[in-house]
Parts: sequence; C-alpha cells; structure tokens
Amino acid sequence: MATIRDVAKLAGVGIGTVSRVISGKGSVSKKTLNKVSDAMAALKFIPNTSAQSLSSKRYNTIGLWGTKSSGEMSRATLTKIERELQPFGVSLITTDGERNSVNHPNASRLSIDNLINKGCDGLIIWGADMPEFDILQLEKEYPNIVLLNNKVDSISNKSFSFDHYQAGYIAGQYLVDSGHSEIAYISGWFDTTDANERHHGFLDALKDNNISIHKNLIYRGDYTFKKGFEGANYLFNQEPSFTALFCANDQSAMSAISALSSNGVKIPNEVSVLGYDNMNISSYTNPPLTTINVPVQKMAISAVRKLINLCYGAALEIDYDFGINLIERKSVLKLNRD
Amino acid sequence: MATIRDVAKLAGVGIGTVSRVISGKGSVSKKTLNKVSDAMAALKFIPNTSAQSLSSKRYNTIGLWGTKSSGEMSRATLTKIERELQPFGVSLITTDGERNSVNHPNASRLSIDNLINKGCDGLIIWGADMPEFDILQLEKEYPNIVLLNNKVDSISNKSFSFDHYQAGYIAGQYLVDSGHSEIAYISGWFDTTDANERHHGFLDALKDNNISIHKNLIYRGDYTFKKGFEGANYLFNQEPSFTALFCANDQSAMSAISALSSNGVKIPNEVSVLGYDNMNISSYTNPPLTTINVPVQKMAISAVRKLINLCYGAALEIDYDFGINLIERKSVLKLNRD
DNA sequence: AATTATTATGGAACCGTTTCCAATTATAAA
DNA sequence: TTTATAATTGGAAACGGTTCCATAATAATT
Repeated sequence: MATIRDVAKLAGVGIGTVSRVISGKGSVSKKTLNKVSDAMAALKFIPNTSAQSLSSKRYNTIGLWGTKSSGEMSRATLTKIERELQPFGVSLITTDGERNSVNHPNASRLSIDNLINKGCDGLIIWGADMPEFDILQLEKEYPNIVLLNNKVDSISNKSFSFDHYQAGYIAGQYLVDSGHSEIAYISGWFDTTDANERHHGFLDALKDNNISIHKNLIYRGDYTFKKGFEGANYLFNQEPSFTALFCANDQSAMSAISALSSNGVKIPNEVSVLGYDNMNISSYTNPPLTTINVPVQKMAISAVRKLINLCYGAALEIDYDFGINLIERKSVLKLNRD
Repeated sequence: MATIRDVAKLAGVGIGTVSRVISGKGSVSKKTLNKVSDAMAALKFIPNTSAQSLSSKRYNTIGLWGTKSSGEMSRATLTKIERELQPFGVSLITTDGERNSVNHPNASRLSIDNLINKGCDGLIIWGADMPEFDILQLEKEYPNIVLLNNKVDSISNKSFSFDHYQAGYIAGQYLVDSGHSEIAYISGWFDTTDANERHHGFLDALKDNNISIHKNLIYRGDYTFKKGFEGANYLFNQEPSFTALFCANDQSAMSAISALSSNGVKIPNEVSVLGYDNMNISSYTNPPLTTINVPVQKMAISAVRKLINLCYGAALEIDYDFGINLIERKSVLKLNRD
C-alpha cells in the first residue's frame, strides 16, 4: 500500500501538499495539483482511514443504537439512512443494543459506550428503550446524538418523534366515528413511552366518547405476528362480542385478520380491524388494512440529517413535524353510513 | 481521554507493559497487572481504536456488501450476524452496494473497494449480484471474503449457498405429486443465479412430469408484495384456469393469496398457492402458507463464522450443507387425496 | 554459589495521516 | 524597482497505540 510519502516523493512535493490535495483544504496550485493527482493514480493511493481518524479525530462513521424491540428497524429504513450518509462519505455501524434490566442496570449505557468507543462521530438512538435520565446524561457527555422515535423535551431539537398519543387518539376516535362501540384491543408491550402514549391516546378517545372496553376484550400482545394471531383467536372466543378490533401495530393486525378470517369471521362486515404503522405489506392484505401511517423513514432521514449537521456542520433541510395520517383502506366498516 | 502513557505513568510502569495488559498477550506479573488495572480504571482508560488499527492492521470490523435486491437481507438476519460477531469484539459495517450496469460497469467492485477502504478485516458478499469473474478477481486480491447465498465452485469453502435448483425442483414436484397439472407461476427477476436456478428447477420438475405451463399463466414479478398482488389479479383473468400457483417468494405468495381471496377464490380449495422462503409471517396468512424453507439465518451464521476464522483464526463450527425443506401448511390442496 | 533458563519489563521506533508554522514564491501596489 | 500582501509549499511534531529488542529480575539446575 502506497503512503502519502510515496506519493510525495513520486510527485516531487512535500507530504503537506499531498495532504492538502487529499482533503481539498488549503491552497494548492493547479500545476502541483495535477502532479500529485497523477502520482496518486499511478500508485493507486488510498488514504488510510485509521491514520486519518487518529490524527484528525474524525471517524466518518456514525453509530445506530437500538434494541430488537425497535421492531420497525427494517432493512428498508437502514438503507434510507445509508443513502443519506453516503454523499458525505460516512458509514454506518449498527448494533443490537441492550436494554437495562435488574441484572444489568447499566446495560444500555454500556452497549452505547461500546459503540462510541468503536469510533463514531455521532449516534442515532432509535426507540424509547432508554430511561430519559440516562439519555440526558449521555447527551451531556456526548452531544452528538439524535433521538429517533423518542422525544426528550429538553433536547427537542435532537428528537425526531411522532405524536403517538394523538395518533392513538385518532385511531380510537375513528372507530367511534365509524359507529363502533363494542371494541376489542390487542395491545403491545408497555415498556416504552411511545407504546404508552399510543395506548392512552386510544383509551382516552374511547373514554371521551363514553365508551369502555370490556376487560375480556383486551389482549396483551407483543407486536409479533404470533401474538396477533393468538390474540385474535382468544378474543374470538370471548364474551361479549365486538364489532371492531384495534391492534397496536400492523403485524399483529395482519395476523389477527388471518385468525379471524379462518374462523369464518367476515372482515370488515362482521369485525372491523384497525392497524398502526402502515407497513409495506398493509395494502396487500385481504381486505387491505386501514391503519395509522407512522412515517418512520421520513423521521429517520431528518434524524440523520440533524446528526450530520451536528457532526460535520453541513446545513441540511430538517423536518421536525411529522403529520398524523389515518390511511383508510378496506378493513374498517362504517356502521353508520346508511 | 487518557492514553496509554498516562496509564503507564500513574501505574509506574512502562508503556509496553500497559499494552501487554490491554491485549492480554505477553507476560505480566500479577502485581504489575493489578497496578495497571487500577490505573486504567482510575483514568477510565479506553484504548483508541484508530491507533490500534493503525499500528496492528487489525480493524475489528467486517463489512457486509449486498444490494437491495438481496431482499432477504432482513433486520433479523443482520441481528444474527451481529450477535455472532459480538463475542469477538468485531462490529459490522453495512452498505447498500451497487450492481454493475451499462453506465457503471465497475459499480460493484467500486462500492466494495469503498467498503474495504473503510477498514475491514473481511467481507460478506451477500447475494449473487456480482459476476463470478469479478468475485474471483476480488478473492485473489482480498482473500478474506465469504459468499452468502451464492456459490462459486473454485472457492466453495467460502460459499454458503442453498441448492435453489433442487429446491425449485422439489417445489414443482410437490405440486405435481399433489395432483396439480394446471399450474400458474409468478416469477421473480432473473438477474441472479439463484433466481435462475430456482426457476429452472421448478420448470424441469414440471417438464419431467410432462407438464407445461401455459404461457398465459406465467407472470413476471419482482418479489414484491405489489407484483404478487398484481400478478395474481392478472392470472385470475387469464385463460386457461389453473388449480395451483407457484410464487418465487413468500412476499408475492402472500399478496397473491390476498388478491385471489378478494376475487372470491377459495384457497386452497379452488387454487393452491406455494411459496418460497418461509418468512416469519408465512405461518400467519390465511390459510397458512405452504412453502420452501430457505435457512438464510443459518447460512448467514456459518458464513460469518468462516469469515471470523479467515480473519482472526478462531476455529468455529461451520456448516456447509443446508437441507431443503418443504414446509407443509394449508395453502396447497392435495387433489389426489381421496 | 555459580550457571542457565525463564519470566518481566521499559521504551525506541513505527504505523500513516493531519496540523501548524516558518519559509518560499507569486502577485499587487506604490 | 521596491515593498507589501497573498498564495503556495515543505516538513517537524503529534495523534495513541503495537512491536520488538535489550535488559533486569526470578526461578531452576548443577
């Protein structure tokens, strides 16, 4: 491997000049530039990133921290992030982060520190898996972070989140407006703030309309296909019956539809199903799923841009406001249409 | 940030000794070890990875190269890979690789070189997006590579692939054995070898049973939900009719089921649907999807292990043989049962 | 006790960049 | 032509580790 000194020697210039050519900073005369470029090409010179990072403290890498339960962390979104980074020559290191637990009260922070120590200029913290206190502490020590699908008020300019309370509320209101009052619910875990917000938004909407969910009609799911399927089967066998089912995410909504259908339930005629997320697949279920659109990819893009801004100073268009949208397809019946 | 020299000074030892403590190589007396450990803890010393890499030529990073069309590159598989790497302190850089095209005949190699230059000890090449010739050339210059879901004979010990021809054949034979002879087919792209193998395996099975697919009943899909949906609608309106439909992957199979169902077609009673991949979701469609299991995650794990072995010498259990398995669920009807 | 083999240790040299400053050269102004 | 100003250039020093070798301390052997 050719080094900067080899290039300098071949081009008959000093190493500083070569460095200037590489970085494009500082002034270099046209003639010298050509000489150096030619030498670099001849030697197939490629700067050594470790040496660059060591001396410049810039790593051209950002880290993505999130736990499995940040299930929306789909490959498609990762690809979007990579694309956003590429023009800056920055690459992405992903980790499967740990959550705090009784046995490991510092697991999150430790796995984040590990990531930082790998040499990252900045960090995307995806999901609301970390206690707010820890996030604030982290941000103090390490300001180049950005929050995706989570909001901490005092660093709202680094938070890219979605109003899950409001979205949950809209979901509930929509079912009510469609004339439903016998409503079932497959929830998710409640270990993250967004989950809680959605949950309460949904419940508050019902409450504000003087509707309550019968306790038999609440099933505690976990966002998986499996639990959606099992949950729907469970609910199907409960009393009282219901005309609408809200699922905390599209995955469980999809498998709930399958489960109900295979029990002979007509959707939406006998039971309406409302999802949450708007995954790729949700247009292609039978019937197509009515759901709340959560614009993860848009949020991700703005989050990365903010991070690029923090780390490298580039000024990019950044969006903080991600509208809530209920996508009406065919899985919810309007009882009061006629 | 504390450096190795700070630690050395505080512990009252030489820098070489500290280095030995960090790496655990070379001999250090118990007493010295304690002194150094204490000093490291006191200073919250963390070795600088750039400096380590610069001087040792070891990067503790591996790269994953694959294009979007390697659609199975799901987050779940990435997580498996990360888990495999974690015990070795190795992290993963992913890229959204480019394929060669007329305008960019070297796009693949360039995007790979970019990845290498980031500082990787080795590379996983995921998918069969690269011409064999280029792969061989790459392997010559850069032996620390491993092929996932692709096979090149002369480097079969670095290839972790699945016999897609045989699997396609089994799929076709299964439909025939189930008594179907009027068969429709939603294909994928044919731009990768695995796609071609599956395609020919499937067709050969039919041919060997003297069955041919009517040209109206072949729809060129692209593995997406969208095309599966459109394809099924298209086929539904074609003559002749068919009793079975093979889809090149589960995604298109799922949306094909939805499309057919919403046209009132009973599955599997009127049309059987056979998928390929065995995705997570495939157990939760209605009816549950009969499909070919492609053990991507197992393959990925073995591939990573081989790579770890190549890069760092660790001896790990590595599997090269990934059995073909048809998972019988409920989407294919056996016409000849009675 | 003297000799030999083994284990521990310190630190210079090096890895390949960037950064900074002093020195040189070119350009503009007087 | 001389002087002031700006553009260009070279290279030492620094970044923070690893490696290697000479040397010192210990243990084992005779």
